[in-house]
Formats: sequence, C-alpha cells, structure tokens
Amino acid sequence: MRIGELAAIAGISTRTVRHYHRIGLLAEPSRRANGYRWYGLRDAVVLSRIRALTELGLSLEEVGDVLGADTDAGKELHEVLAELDADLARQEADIRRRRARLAELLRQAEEGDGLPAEGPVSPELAALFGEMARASARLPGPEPAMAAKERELLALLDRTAQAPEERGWLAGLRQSLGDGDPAAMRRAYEIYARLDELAGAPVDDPRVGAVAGAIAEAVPDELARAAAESPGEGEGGGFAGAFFADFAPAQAEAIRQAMRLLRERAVR
Amino acid sequence: MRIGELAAIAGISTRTVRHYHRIGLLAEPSRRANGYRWYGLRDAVVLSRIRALTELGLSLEEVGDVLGADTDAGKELHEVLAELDADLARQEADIRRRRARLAELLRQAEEGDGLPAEGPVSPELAALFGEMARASARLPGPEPAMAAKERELLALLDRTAQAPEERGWLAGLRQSLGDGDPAAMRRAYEIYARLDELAGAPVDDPRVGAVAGAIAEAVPDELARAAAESPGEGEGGGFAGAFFADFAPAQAEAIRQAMRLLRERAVR
DNA sequence: TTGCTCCTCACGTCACGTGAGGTGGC
DNA sequence: TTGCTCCTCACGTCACGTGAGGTGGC
Repeated sequence: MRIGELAAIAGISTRTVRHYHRIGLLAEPSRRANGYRWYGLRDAVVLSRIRALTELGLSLEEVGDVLGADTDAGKELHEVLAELDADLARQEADIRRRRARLAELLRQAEEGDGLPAEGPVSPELAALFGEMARASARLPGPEPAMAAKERELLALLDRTAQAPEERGWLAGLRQSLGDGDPAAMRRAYEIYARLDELAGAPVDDPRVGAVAGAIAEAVPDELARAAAESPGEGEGGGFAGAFFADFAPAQAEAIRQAMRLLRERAVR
Repeated sequence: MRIGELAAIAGISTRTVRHYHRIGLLAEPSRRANGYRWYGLRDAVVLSRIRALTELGLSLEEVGDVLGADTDAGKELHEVLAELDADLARQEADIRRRRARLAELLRQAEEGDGLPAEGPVSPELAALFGEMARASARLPGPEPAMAAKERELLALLDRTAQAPEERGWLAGLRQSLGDGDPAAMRRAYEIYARLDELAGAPVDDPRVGAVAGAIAEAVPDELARAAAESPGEGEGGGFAGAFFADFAPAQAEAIRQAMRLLRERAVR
C-alpha cells in the first residue's frame, strides 16, 4: 500500500511517517517504479506499535530503544514506563499547582475589580493592595505616585522572598498600613504624599528629616527589625544601589535617614 | 546592577534575560563603558512580573500581550488566564488518561511475565494473549509461527479499531480461542501448526482446502459475520493486498478460501 | 484536463541551553 | 596571574507542520 493508506491506518500524517524514516525509527520500504514508497502489512504492524508507545508519552528515542532491545524488550519497556510514570506524576502535580494558583488569581479578580496592575502576587499581598485601593478611593485627589511605586516594590519582594522565614515583613507591613485601621492607613498615605513632594527637591531640603522621622515612626517594630537586617547603603551588591537610584535624590535621602533611625531603634 | 545579579534576583539564567531582550520582551538597558548591560530596579520589577506570568504557564508572546495592553491589562490578563486554565485542564485530563493506561500496562506486566512482545494492547487482548501463552506452554514443541503472527495482526486491529462498535470481533475471537476451554484452544493451535506447514507449499497443495475448512469451522458465528463484512480480495484499498501478501501463497489461499466459506455461511 | 497523491528540500516552531572565542574587573 | 563575569554569534533541542516546486495516476 502507499504512504497515505499506511498513515491513515496509523491515524497520523504522511509527513510523520516520513519523519520516522528520516530518523531511522521505521525502515524505508521498497519503492515502485514511480518512486512511491510501497508498504507491507509488517510496516503497519510496526508503525501502530510505535504509535501505541508515543501515545503513552515515550519520546521517539525511547521508542527506538524499546523496539531495538529485542533481547528482553519487555524489561526495557517496563523500566521506561516506570520512569515515564514518575515523570508524568511530576507534571501532573505541577499542573495542579498552577491551576490552584490560577483559581486563586481568578478569585482575587472577582473579589476586587480585575487583577492588580502589579501582576500576580500572593493572596496576602493582594488583600493588602485591595485595602490600599479602598483607602485611596476614600481620600481626595489622585493617589500619590509613591503608593503605586511601593506596591511594585512589594510585588517584587513578594516574588523573590518565597521561603516562609523570609516572609516576616508581610505581617509588619500589614501593621504599618493599619491592619484595617483607617487612621493608620490615612497616615501612610500622608507619608506617600509628602514623599511625592520631595520629587524635585534638593537633597538638603529641610523637609527631608521630617519625612524620615515620620516614616520611622510609622514602621512597627517587626518591620523595623527586618529593615535593620537588610543591607545598608552601598552594600548588598548592586541591588541596594539600584534601589536608591530608583528614587529622586531627596526621596532617597529621606529613606536612607529613616532606615538609619530604624537601625538605631533596633539596637536599643 | 549587572545582568548576573538581575538574573539571580529573578531566579533565572543570564541567557534567559538576554533572550528576553532579543525578542523584545524586556527593554535593553543602558550600557557601561565596558559594554556591560546596566540595570535599574525597574528592570527587576518588570522581570519578576514576567516570571510570575511565565511560571503560571503563559507563553512569552502572551506575556508580551499582557504587558503591552496597558489599557486594561487586567481584563486581557483575565481572558488569557481563563483560556490557560481550560488548556491546563485538558492537559491534566490527558496526563491522567496516560497514567491510567500506564498503570494498566504495569499491572499486566505483573500478572503475566513482563509486557507482551507485541507492544501495548487493550486489557482484553492482553488477557487473551496470556491464555495463548499458557496454552502454548502446555503443548509440546515450540509455538507455531502463525500464532505469533496472528497476535501481531490482532494487536494492529486492536489499535486501529478503538470505537466500541468496531470491537465486536474481540468477543468472537475469545470464543474461537475457547473462552477458557482447553480443547478449543488446542484445536486453534492445531490450525496454526497446519498453516505453518503450508509455508513452502504450492498454491494447489491438496492440504489447502482442508485447512480452509478447519479455519471456517473453528470460527464462531459472531466472528463469521465480522469477517463477512470485511473487504474481500482486492478490495479495501491496498490494505487487503498487503494483508494477503504478508502470507506464503498457499497460506494466503487457505485464508482466502476460509473467508469465502464464512461469507457463504453468513448468507444462509 | 482536473483533482488527488506522491516526491524532495528546507525553513519554522518554543524557550531557551550550550559551546566558541574573546574581553573586562578584582 | 587567576578565577569570575560579561560580551556576541550561532548551532542544537523535539516532533513534526508548512510551504515550494515538481511529477505520477485515474
């Protein structure tokens, strides 16, 4: 029979059959005078066996190994199948994890209005962002740019610090944003606004020290300790440098001073 | 910071970061005098967001779409995530099917001794092959070549006829092999042996007619009907031709005559 | 003549990995 | 000087899909 019929019997494309020839998985049959390949029943038997194996999920190389190992092909197959099952188990667990995460995100989207602009974050942080959105809506005027900036930083931190012992800052952060207390959240937004005002100011602007003090005051002890352990200026590889470079000079200075105050407080 | 630190923060290789630059997913940063790329905190923020999306299973193109759709990125993301979940659900179901099939095969291997040389087949056919193996072990001498050949053909048929209405032959086949009755199985093996003997014989060998009669007699009505519906000689595309070409001339003739007898019986 | 099947290149897919060959920074 | 990091090509991976351009069979 011709390649088209063979392929139809196996339920695959003729291109696939030719591919198997090219890689040596299926022997080339004889040719007719017109150059057409001419297949026998044996080819159909072998090809259907190849397909039975690939449909289980074996790679073509593994299929070749199994077919080639005529001495005790059963044992070879058994080993490959056992390995394959372990691999599929991993894949299944991975897909499940991802689907659970997706369900979580879609639920977040239902509860709030859509998904956060900062991208997928942990449920805890998503809840916090939701509180911020509600607080901001209650306050007059547009949201301070610094609030959005902090959210992006928090999203980054949220993703890089995944280990449980690295997530202490979350509880502290929740406290500093009031933990549901509207007054604390208002104070936080006031600080964001005051930082915004420092955007074009010189480093020695008199407001810098005041803002630094307000920041340090708003940070609860838990977060203060985490901040004290964080790398100081110039340390921590290029990250700290990139961090401060991301702010206007006077803003960076206020944050630097605030961190110094927090470190002093931690020592006491 | 340099590319190595950025990659470390995102938990990926530097090659991956460069790949994202090449395809335009992440903007190229400025360069230092030595040609090194120089990244800011913004890059880390964006890159971690990219990673959060790819780890969910978005393709890089989808990630690009989501990042590019600044007007209501949330809605775009929501759609992509919903599609993705449907896709993952399909994948999960597929993996489960394959694992169930694997478990079945591994169980077969435990029950019999190893996996059948014919490759993975349905549980019903595997059970039948097991009966044949036990029957053959009880009979003297090596197994007839025709028995092994029939198994290969049956494995092929098993895989090509998957729809329930196409699987009637299985019940008939079980009957013809005795359905657990040792006497019937012995008769079947006798026919295999007699077919083997026709391997080198001429088409007009006097034994041909007798073997054909024995085959037709051994086939129960259920299988006779299925055979009657099957394509005759020369029909059914190249398959029938390839089928008969796979036997020695006298063997093919015996089978041809047996099928004719079965068709006649079906008409009555 | 028309539509179908077949033939052989040869590039494209997806998300990078992996050298190859060379240079800057501590 | 040594080891580490960075740079730019450019091929390899996996299982085919998809033209491109041409020919045989009914």
